[in-house]
Amino acid sequence: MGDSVQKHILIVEDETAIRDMVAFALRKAGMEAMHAADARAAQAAIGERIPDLILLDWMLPGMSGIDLARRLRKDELTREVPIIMLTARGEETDRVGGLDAGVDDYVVKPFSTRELLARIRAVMRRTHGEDAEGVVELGGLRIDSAAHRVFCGEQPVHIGPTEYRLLHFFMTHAERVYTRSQLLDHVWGGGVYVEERTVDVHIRRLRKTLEPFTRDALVQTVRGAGYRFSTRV
Amino acid sequence: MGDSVQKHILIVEDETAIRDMVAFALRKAGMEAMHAADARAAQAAIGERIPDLILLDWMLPGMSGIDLARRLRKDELTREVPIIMLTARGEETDRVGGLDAGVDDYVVKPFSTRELLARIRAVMRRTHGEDAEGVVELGGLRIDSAAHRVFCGEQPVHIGPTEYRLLHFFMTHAERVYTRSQLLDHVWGGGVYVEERTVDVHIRRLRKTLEPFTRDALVQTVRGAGYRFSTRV
DNA sequence: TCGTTTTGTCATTCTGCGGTAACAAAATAC
DNA sequence: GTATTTTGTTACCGCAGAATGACAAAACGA
Repeated sequence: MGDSVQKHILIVEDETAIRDMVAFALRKAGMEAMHAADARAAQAAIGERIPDLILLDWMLPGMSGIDLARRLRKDELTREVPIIMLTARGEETDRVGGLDAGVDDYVVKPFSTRELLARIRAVMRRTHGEDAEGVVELGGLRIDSAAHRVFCGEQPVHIGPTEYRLLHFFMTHAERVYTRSQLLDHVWGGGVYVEERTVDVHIRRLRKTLEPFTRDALVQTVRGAGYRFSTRV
Repeated sequence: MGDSVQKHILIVEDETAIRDMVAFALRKAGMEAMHAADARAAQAAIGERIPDLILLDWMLPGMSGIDLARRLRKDELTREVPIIMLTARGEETDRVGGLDAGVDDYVVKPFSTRELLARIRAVMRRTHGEDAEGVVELGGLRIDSAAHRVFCGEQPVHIGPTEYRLLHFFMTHAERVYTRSQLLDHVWGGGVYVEERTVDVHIRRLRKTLEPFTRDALVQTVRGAGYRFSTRV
């Protein structure tokens, strides 16, 4: 990961005190902090430059944080940007709702800047994005988003559009379980209504694609939870 | 979190009024409160018994709170003890300084007991249980709730859903006996009617799972009481 | 336009897991 | 010592959830 690059973080929060505190902590940790007080301002800021990560308040004046998250997931340009939700009073229902909307993590108020930074780093590490050329390499597979191609070693892997997106998501979000619902949000894009079982089918197709290269074991089933991409058996 | 374990909290504060108020609130919340008026008394109290959490006033007669925090961080015995700073009129510079000294959180005076308790619980949840990344490590086992996986060293442990939940509960509630009924409540979820004997079977299955890694001794039977997860034989 | 590829859904099969009963073994009481 | 309670272990069944294959509609390309 390009760690020497200044990470660009967008804070969407209406409470000035929290916003300032977080911005200060981020800058001190060597990150670049932008801020927006509501969803509209956030969208404007994102339009100018796509941040590396978004800190999103649950409750916002006007469009709620969760709605903004959904909208960002729909847009091709912002689908991959990791989102951390800032929520007051962590209720399970909220939690699930947030994760279903494709949120990567959430932090419950009141939080310390230490905890927030730890979560940011964790999410960044997990979602190790592509390098400058848009190439991700993992588990013996290489995915080249510029060329829109997948390789196993030197051999090109023939893969369909949806399987490609699915694999791309997995490879940039490895070592973590995702529910079918989450996968639909991330890979298909929020707001699309598709049966959950459809994910099974595409998982099957992805495995079939990777089978000739003996890489199908990378896509793992977690019974009762969802699917996971892991280099470890 | 319904922990019936009495948490031991040390309050280091020279103002009697605040000290009493906090102590009262803590006891009311089911925690055990000790107090010290200055750094010297604090160190004496810690020497007698290491608390689960320390509430530390910023301004103290003699050695300042921040210095005491630094000293506690240096000592092997007290390094892991979470500290919450009590600071008057939060100036940014002070805040950051406190966080830098390894303080886990801070509360600005005047504060409500409600806020203080919320912060204490948040810090405890993070310290006692999972860290920010959702990883618990104990007895040579590592459980990663994000990946929904268990490791013994570098080797992944193949484990079923219920055994996973059971182990997760045990590892976040170690060194304490739980009756079968309690385990059913916590692991299976309240309101489910299941035979108590079922717990036995799953304990057996968990032990079997851990056997190849010689970690089955961690799950201990307490005859007439229930089961316990302990790193000590 | 026609053929090919892709995609979503359904029906079916299959598998792993959870729960329970039944018996063996151990601990405790008498 | 025996009787009784408590726990360990195994075997079995039912079922929910997952895998799989087939199919039709839609998208795409030539």
